[in-house]
Amino acid sequence: MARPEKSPKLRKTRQQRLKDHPRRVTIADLATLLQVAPSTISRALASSPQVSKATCERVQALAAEHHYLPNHLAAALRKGHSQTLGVLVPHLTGFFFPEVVNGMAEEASRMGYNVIICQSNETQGLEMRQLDLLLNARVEGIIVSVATATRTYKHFEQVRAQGVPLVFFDRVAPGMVGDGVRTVRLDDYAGAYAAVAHLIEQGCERIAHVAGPLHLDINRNRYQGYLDALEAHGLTPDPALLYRSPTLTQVAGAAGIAAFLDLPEPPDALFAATDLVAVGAMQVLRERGLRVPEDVAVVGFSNELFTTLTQPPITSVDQRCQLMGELAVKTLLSMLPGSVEEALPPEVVLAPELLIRSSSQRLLRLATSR
Amino acid sequence: MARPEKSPKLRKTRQQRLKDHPRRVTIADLATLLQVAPSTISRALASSPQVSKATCERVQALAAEHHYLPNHLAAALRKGHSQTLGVLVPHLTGFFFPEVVNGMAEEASRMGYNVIICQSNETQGLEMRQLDLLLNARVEGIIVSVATATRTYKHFEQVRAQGVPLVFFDRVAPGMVGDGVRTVRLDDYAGAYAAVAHLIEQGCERIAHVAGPLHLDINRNRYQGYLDALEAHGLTPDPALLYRSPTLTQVAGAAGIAAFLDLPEPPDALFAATDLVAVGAMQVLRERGLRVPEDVAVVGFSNELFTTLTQPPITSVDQRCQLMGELAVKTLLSMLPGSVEEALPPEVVLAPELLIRSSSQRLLRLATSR
DNA sequence: ATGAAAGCGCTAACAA
DNA sequence: TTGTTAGCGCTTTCAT
Repeated sequence: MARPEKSPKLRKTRQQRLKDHPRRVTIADLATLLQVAPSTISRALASSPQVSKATCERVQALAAEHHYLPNHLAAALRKGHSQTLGVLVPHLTGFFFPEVVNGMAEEASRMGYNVIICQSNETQGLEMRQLDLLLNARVEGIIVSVATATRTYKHFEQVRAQGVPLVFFDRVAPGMVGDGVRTVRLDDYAGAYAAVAHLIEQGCERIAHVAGPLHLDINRNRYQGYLDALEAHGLTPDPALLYRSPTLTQVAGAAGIAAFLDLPEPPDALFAATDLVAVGAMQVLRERGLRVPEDVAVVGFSNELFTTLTQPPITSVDQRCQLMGELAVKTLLSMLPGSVEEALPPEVVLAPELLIRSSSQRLLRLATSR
Repeated sequence: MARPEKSPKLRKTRQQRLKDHPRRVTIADLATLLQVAPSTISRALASSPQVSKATCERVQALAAEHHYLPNHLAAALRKGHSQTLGVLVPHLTGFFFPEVVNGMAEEASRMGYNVIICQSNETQGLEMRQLDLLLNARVEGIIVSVATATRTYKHFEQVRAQGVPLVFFDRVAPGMVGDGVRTVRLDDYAGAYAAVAHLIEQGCERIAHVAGPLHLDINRNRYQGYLDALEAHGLTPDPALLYRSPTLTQVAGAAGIAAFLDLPEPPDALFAATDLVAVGAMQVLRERGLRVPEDVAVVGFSNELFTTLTQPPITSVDQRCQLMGELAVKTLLSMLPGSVEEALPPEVVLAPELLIRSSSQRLLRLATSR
C-alpha cells in the first residue's frame, strides 16, 4: 500500500486559510514566488554574507513589494531568544518613573531590543503576576523597581532561578545582588549631603529635615547625608529639627514646617526629602508671612518639573532619571549570555546633581567674570 | 532497507541542551513525567472540561511543583493571536501620556491582555519603525497618538492593510476613521467653552487667549470654544486679545501676557491653551504687581499636577486621562474579530471637566447650606 | 477521557 | 552559493 501523500491535505488547509483572511505573507510564500528555498529567503532577509548579492537584492525587493513583515514570534521561538526586555515599575505617574522608562526605551531601541512595560500599582500581588507574564513572554531579562507594598522577595528569586537576568533600579530588593542580579541606584546620601552643605554655605545654621520612613534605603540615606553634612561643618543635629512622616507629600511638608515653626528656636532652613514636601512647606511659610529664602531657605529632592514653576523656584537634587534608565538597560544587556558589552560594576551608583534655584540662594552672587 | 529511526538523534540533541542550560520545563516534560500525552497536559492546564478532574488536578499540581511557565511565544504562534496590544505614544514625559497609558495598562490587564508600549519621540521616522516593530510582534491591535512631526499617514494605512485594528487617541490622523480605524478624543471645544463661560460668570469682560498652532485640531477647537463662549454671552472677540504661539510653554505664556498688558485696554482674564502657559503668564503678572484673580483671572488647560502647587492654584480643564486610556482599550478590544464587547461609537468624544481653583474665583462664594 | 500527529513561521545544521 | 530538513513549544483536529 502506497504511503499517503500529504500534499493534498496541506494544500487544502492553506487555501482555506487564505480564503478566511487576507493572510500575511510569509517566508514560504516568498520562496514559492521566487522558486528558491525558504532558507535562502531567510538568509537573504538577514543579509547573510553567504548568499549572493543578486538573490539578496531580488529577495529584498520582493519582500518590500509584498510588505513582508517578519514574524517575531516564530523567530523568537526558533532562536530561543526574543530580543525583548521586560520593565516592571510601580507606576507611571509623577515625574521619575516615566523619565527613567524613557531612558530605557531609548537605549533598548538603540541596541535593537524591544521593551515590554508593566506596572505593579505598588502591590506585591500584581508585581508577582506581571513578573510571570514577562517570563511567559520569554523576555531575555527584567528591569524592576520594587513596589512599596512588597514584603517578601521569593518571586524575584524565582526569576533568577529561571536564568533570567534581573536588574533592580532605584528601589532594590535587599540582599539579592549576586549572580544574575544587579542594581542601579542614585547616591541619595551624596545628594542629601550636597544639599545640606549648600544650605550651610548660604549661612544657614539651624537646618530642619522632613524625612520619610527610615526602613527604606532611600530615606535613610538622605537622612544620613543630612546628619553627616551637618557634623562635617561643625553643626550639631538637633533632634527637634527632624520630622518623620510616613508619606512625603505636600501635607507632610505643611505639617512638618508647622511643627518646626512652633519651636522656641525655629529653623532657618529646611531640607525636604521630596519636592512635594518642599512645596507644602513653602505654602505654610507664605501663609505665616515668612520669606523664602530670607527667613527660611528650602531645598527639595528629585528635581520635579514643577520646581521651576513655583514662587520662588525650588533648589533640588536631580536624580539623573534618563541616565539611570540607560544604565539599567546597559547593565542588563551586559548580563546576557554572549554579550560583548563592557563589564559594568554589579552595583551602579549614580552621582546626583544639585540644581541651585532661588529658594535657597541667600547670598548675593558676586558677579565676577573669570 | 529499514527506515532510519529518528529517536536516537532527537534524544541526543535534547540531552545536550539539558546539559547546556538548566532548561525551562515544557509541556512535553510534564507529559513524560506523568506518562500521559502532551495534549492531555495542554488541556488540563487550560482546565478544559473534556479532561477528567483527577488528571486535571494531578497535572496542575505537577506544573506548580516544577514551576512550569507556559511559553507565550509558542502558544501565540500556534493559536495565531498573541493576546497583546501595542501602544505608541509620542513620549512618556509630562502628565498626560503617562496617565493615559496607565489607564490603558489597567484595562488591558483586566481583560487579560498584555501591552507593549513604544515611543515615537515625536518623530515620524521612529513612529514608522515602532509600528513595524509592533506588527512584527504580532500585536492584535494598535493604539496610537500621532507624533507632532508626522506629515504623511501611509504608515497607518499599512497597519490597516495588514488587518490590524487601529485606535487613535488624543492626536488623531485626519480622514482615516472607518473600517478598522477608530478614535478616542477629548471634547476640547466643550472644555474651552466651559472655561470661558466660567470666566464670564466671574464678571470678566475682556478675556484674552493664548493659542497654539491652529492647524492642529486640538488648538483650533479650543480657540473656537473660546470664540463661541464669548459670543454666546454677548461679548465681541477682540483680535488684539488673541496671541498665537508655535509652542505652548511658560515662555509663550509670559510673552503673550506681556503683549496683552501693553494694550491700551488690557484684559481682565486669560484663557490659556495649556497650564504651562498659564504659569508663565502668572509669573509675569506677579512681576508687574498685578493680582490673580482680582486684576486678571487665569484658567489653564490639562489639569497638570502642578496646577495645585502654584500660588494661587490654577483653575484648569481636566482631560480625563485614565478614562481615555480605558476607553481606547475598550474600543480596540471591541474591534477584535469574535469580540462580544458592546459596540462603542467609532469616534468617542469625552466630556472634559472644569476644575475651579483660586486663580479664577473672583466672586466671594456665598456660603448657603441647602 | 485520552492519544497521535500535524503544523504555526522561522532558522540552523547538514548536505550538495 | 543554495537546498533539505528538522524542530522551537504549543494547540488542535481526528481517531480511539
